Amino acid sequence: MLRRLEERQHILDGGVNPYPNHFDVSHFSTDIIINFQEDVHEPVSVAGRIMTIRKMGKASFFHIQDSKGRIQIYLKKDDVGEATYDTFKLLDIGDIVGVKGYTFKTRTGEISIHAEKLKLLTKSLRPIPVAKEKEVDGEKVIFDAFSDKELRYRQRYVDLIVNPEVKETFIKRTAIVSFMRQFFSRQGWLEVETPILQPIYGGAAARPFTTHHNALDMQLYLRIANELYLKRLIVGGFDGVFEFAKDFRNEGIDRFHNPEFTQVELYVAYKDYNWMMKLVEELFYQTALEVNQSDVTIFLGNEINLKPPFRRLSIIDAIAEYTGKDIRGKSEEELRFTAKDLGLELDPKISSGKIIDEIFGEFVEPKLIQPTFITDYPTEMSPLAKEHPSQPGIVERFELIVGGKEVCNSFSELNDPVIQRERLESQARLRQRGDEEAMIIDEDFLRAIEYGMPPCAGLGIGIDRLVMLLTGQDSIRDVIFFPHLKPE
RNA sequence: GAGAAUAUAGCUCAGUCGGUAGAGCAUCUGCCUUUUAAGCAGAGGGUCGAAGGUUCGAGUCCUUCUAUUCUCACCA
Repeated sequence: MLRRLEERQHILDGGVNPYPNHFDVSHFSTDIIINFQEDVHEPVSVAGRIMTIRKMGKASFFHIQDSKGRIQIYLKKDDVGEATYDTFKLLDIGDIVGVKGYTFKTRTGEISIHAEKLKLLTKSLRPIPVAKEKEVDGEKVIFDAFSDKELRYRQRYVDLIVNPEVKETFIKRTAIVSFMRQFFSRQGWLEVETPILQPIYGGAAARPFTTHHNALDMQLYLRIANELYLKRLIVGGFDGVFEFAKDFRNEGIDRFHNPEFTQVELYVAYKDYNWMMKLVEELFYQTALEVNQSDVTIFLGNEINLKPPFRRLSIIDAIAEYTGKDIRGKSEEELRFTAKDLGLELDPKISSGKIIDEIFGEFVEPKLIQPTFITDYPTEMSPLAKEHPSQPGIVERFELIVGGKEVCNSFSELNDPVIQRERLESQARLRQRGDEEAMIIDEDFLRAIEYGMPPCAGLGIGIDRLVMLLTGQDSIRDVIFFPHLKPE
C-alpha cells in the first residue's frame, strides 16, 4: 500500500489526475462479446477494473471487469504513444481504467478491444486478492481463490470483485424480490410501509432489540414483525396490503438466522388459509421459473421440485406418519408420555401445544424435504390465528416446509376482538410466568379490530430462506450482503 | 451456551523430532509488439492471532484470552 501511495503521488506529479470525475462508457464487456462480428472493427468505450495484466516490452494485454463481466484489452505502444504506455506501466491489478478503441479477435481467438486511448479513472491503493483462472477441458479452474469466509463477509466489496458467482446470487436475490413485488401488485394489493420503531412489539414470539427516543424520553423496540400494523390497515379498508420488511430478533446467529432479516408479509381481506396455500404454490413456482427458468432447485443437498400442487398434511397426521403415534385428542399427560416414549426430553413446564411442536420439530420437520404444507396447528401456539369452525382447539394455519426448514407461515386471521383479547391476556399470563417470548397486549391493535376487521388471510415469507432455496446457498450469510459478525 | 477445528507474507497454503521463516500467485527491477495460470533473469516482503509459561532455544509443547468456521443446543 505504501508503494501504491507513492505511485499515486508519482502519477499526480506527472500531471495526471488519478481520480478524474467522469468517463463516457458506450458498451458493457459482455455485450461486446455477444454482438461481435468478424471483420467489423466496432469503436467502443468501456470502463472497469483491471483484473489481469500481461505486460510485454512494447505491447500488453489486460482484462478489465465491468458490472457485467470481463473483456481483454490489447494495448500497443505504437498506437497509444509513449506517454500513455509509460502511464500504463505504472498501473496495477485493481486500478479502474477507461479504454477507447475498437473490437477485434486475437490470434488465439479471444474477442478483445484494441485500445487507442487509455485513461486512469481510479487508482487502487490496496492489492486485491487475484485468483488466476485456467481453462481445462472447457472448464474453468480457479487457483488460490479468495475463499476465507471471515474475510469474504467482512470485506464483501472484495468478495464481489473477485468472486463473480457471489454477485450472481445477489442479482438473483433482487430479481426474486422484484418478481414477488410485481406478482402482488398485479393483484391490486398495495405495497405499504409501517413503523420499524414500535412502542410495543408484537406479531411474533421473539426477543426484541430495545432503543430509546430522546425527545419523547421513551423506550422503543425494533420490530420483530409488522403483522399488527398491516392488520390495522386491513381494518382501515384496504383489501390487500404487503410490505417487504426488515425485522429484528435479538437471538442466536447461525446459518439460518441473522439478527436482522427480511420478511414479506401479505394480508388479503375475505380470504382464508386454503386460498393462501394456492397462492403460495403459484408464487413459489412462478418465481422459480422467472429467476431460474426451472422449477427444480438444489437446497441443502437435496433436489427440490417446486411444481404445484404441494403436499398438504395436518400436523397430527404428519406426526402419525413419521412416528407412528396417533396423538389426536390426547391430553397433556398422554402427550408427555408419547414424547417420552419417542425418547424426547421435555421441559416439565411446557403445555400440550408446545409438546406437539417439539415432537414435530424433532421427528417430522427435518424429513420434509419436498415442499409440504403442514396445517391445522394447536390454537395455543397461534394466538393471532382463527380457529377451525369444526375443530375446536385447532387453528386454520399452515407452514410451508422445504428442505426440512420453515419458509413461510400463514393463517386465517383471528378477527373476533373478544377472543383476540382473551388470547393475548393468556399470553400475558405466560409472560408473567417467565416466558420471555410470549406476546404483549397491544391495546391499540385490539381497539382497531374492535372497529371490525374483515375476514382475512395473512402470510409471512422469510425472504432470506427463499433466496437460499432458489440460489442453492446453504448459509443465510451467503444471501445477505453484510451479515452480522463480531467487530474485528 | 457446549464440543471440534482453524489463525504463518496482500491472497492460497506448506512448515518433519523444539534448533537461522518457506512455496505459488501478487509486488519491485531488467528483457520481451498477439498474451491469457504469459515467459525468462533477479529482488524485496513476516511481532507466525494476543498475553503468559516450560526450555539453553518455541511457528512447533503448556495455560489463558480473542476471532472465525463447522456441528449441536437455543430460536414457532
